[in-house]
Amino acid sequence: MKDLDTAELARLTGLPASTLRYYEEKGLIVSIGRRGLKRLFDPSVVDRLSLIALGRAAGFSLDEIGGMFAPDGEPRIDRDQLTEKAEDIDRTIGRLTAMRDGLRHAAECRAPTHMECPTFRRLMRVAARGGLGHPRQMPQSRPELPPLRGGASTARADS
Amino acid sequence: MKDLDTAELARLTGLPASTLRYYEEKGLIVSIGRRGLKRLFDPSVVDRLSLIALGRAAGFSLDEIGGMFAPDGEPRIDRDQLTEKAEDIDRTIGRLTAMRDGLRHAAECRAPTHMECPTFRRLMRVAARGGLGHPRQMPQSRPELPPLRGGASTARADS
DNA sequence: CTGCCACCTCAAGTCAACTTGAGGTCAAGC
DNA sequence: GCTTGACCTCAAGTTGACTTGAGGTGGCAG
Repeated sequence: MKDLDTAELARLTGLPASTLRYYEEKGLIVSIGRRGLKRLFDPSVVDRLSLIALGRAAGFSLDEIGGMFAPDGEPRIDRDQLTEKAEDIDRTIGRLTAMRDGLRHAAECRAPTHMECPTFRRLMRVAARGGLGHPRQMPQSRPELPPLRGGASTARADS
Repeated sequence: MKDLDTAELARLTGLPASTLRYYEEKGLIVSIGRRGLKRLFDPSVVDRLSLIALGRAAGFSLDEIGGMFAPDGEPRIDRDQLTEKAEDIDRTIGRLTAMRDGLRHAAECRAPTHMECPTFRRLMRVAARGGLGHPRQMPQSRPELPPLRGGASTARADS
């Protein structure tokens, strides 16, 4: 496949060009040259960007993701790191499940005010102790999906 | 119970004094007066702070939480809002579960490199399409729990 | 009465991951 | 050859929830 410029890569991945420039600046992707001012990317960066997206979705920071690539560019993903993250997520799922059930109860509870519902008050108490944590912000409800890439001829990211 | 000043409230709730000031500035809590410079709080703000903590844990923003109190200070929580948030969380749980299972597989997978594991590549593809989303940041792994309040000797609050 | 120091105010800084904007450049089409 | 405009650079802005820091004040122990 032919090398890609920023606009083509943006179209293929759905990422804004500004993000691609930012990722390059951070060293997450590498351009292999220029045509005039325009960056040229090897088609393999599409895969790399998928991997970055996966890392982000798993909750890794960009810096952590950067550490998952060997200097030669090959992904070197520590299996222990994955296991640890899986356990992290598992704990999060537990917290969220408790939260979801508590909210559902509170929504259906017939107590005149929430403050009189024992379940709700128990939930409040746990939250106050930090037992449900809110490290930065819950995920949830993005208003919109990114613009679907792959205009007419459906160029696929998979090789 | 006697009225509380900022330091006492901080000790009771485990929240830093700066956070309490910030919450007051945002209108989330109200001080009922001053003794000299010091704010005085009604003991009921402890409950209110628990409610705020619960809201945060559920993923509501401070502004949203602010909207859950009637002008008279009574919580007026919309049950539909709770249901909606519960569904939000439920969707998040679904995404996280897929993520966790995918990571676990990848951690155990015997393919020589992750890029050769079909499961891993499928996960990558879904992430690249935004199917797993990462609205801001996954929760997960806070380094430490907040200082347990109620301790006799540890009275740390302001800088 | 004096001094201490916990608490105050207000502005600015932090963090992460980007986005935005002003101003510049150059390959390509006419 | 000249215009066009997509892409470039670099600095600064955004968001949310706080924290930090400099400089001020007043209740209370001595």
